[in-house]
Amino acid sequence: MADTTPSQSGQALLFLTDEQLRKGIEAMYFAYRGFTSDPDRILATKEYGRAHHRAIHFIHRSPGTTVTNLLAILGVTKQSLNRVLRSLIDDGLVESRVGRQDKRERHLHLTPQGAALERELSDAQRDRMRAAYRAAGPVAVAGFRQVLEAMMDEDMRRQYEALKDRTV
Amino acid sequence: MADTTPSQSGQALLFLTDEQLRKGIEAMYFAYRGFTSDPDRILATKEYGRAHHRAIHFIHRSPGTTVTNLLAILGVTKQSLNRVLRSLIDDGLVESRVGRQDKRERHLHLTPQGAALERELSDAQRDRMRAAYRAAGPVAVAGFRQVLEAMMDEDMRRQYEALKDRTV
DNA sequence: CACAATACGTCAGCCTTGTTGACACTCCAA
DNA sequence: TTGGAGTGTCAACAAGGCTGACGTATTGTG
Repeated sequence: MADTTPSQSGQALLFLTDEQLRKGIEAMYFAYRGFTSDPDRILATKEYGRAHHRAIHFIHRSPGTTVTNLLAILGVTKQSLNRVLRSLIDDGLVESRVGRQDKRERHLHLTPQGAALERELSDAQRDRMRAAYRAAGPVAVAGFRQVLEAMMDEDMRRQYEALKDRTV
Repeated sequence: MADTTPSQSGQALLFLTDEQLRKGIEAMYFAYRGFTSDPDRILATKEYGRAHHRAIHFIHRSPGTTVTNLLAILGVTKQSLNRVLRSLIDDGLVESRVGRQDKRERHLHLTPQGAALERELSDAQRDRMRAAYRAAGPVAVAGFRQVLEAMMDEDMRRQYEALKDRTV
């Protein structure tokens, strides 16, 4: 890892000025609001919130995942997740199947209705993402992903990487 | 704006596949958690939350801004902001000065204590940002910013742009 | 001047989503 | 058989969003 020794702090490191970093921080803040706004709008018309979206997303992403697994990915408490999961199961969007090898585990799957909502939400989010990607171009997208991955915590990056290349 | 006509959908548009978009969405989710984790940790030791951080950040950013102005930037209700602002003022981190031209307006400023907390928080956030920027390099950073800006809502982009080039 | 509009503060009540603590149940493995 | 892991659930609480309503300066306008 290079240090900012005086000899290096010329044109090459201009992108590391406090001003540039602050712009990046604000860009991150405003962009994240855009990022969540479309699903939020859809969810507001239904009985659900962002927490439901996250659960649905990762169950779709890794069908058959266990509750503990989901807990680790989402980084919330069991009780918090349980409330969300409870409503999704009661409403018939998520199915909880007792594990075959280990009957203590519950394997989570989306029902057809759950899959439908997942599609509606992710379509909206992907549309915005696609527009942004298209506007910025492939080189920018590669940079975007690089910076985001460098910004994650170690353990988050591990979970992200684990999900990243799965064939779904 | 290019369409995805069959003739174009070769190698050139591979970065627009659903799989790529989904990775981008997850990267955004995990990265945002990293992005907020350092300030959150600091705030947890004090009496404050993320909402206080946002207020402090933008007051620092635009000293003398009015309440209505801050309301527009943060996109929350008056009541919600007031609760946060109240505690910051009571604790002596923010000063609210009656407007000179228009005495209905309150101009918000950080006190020395408020500025100290702002520095503590933004130092932590900038450190992570700097590390990510340094790891990814200037080209990636440019792409990162491009994609984020393309992902904002129109009105958010306007506010972001308005802030972007101010001399602070 | 009278009155509407603006900027702000505040009370009351509601929701979502996070937290901790405690407890029970099932089941696996040593 | 017994400890511990995986799970579900109850209760209580807090932060931080929201709406609706109302009060009070102050300002601009007819």
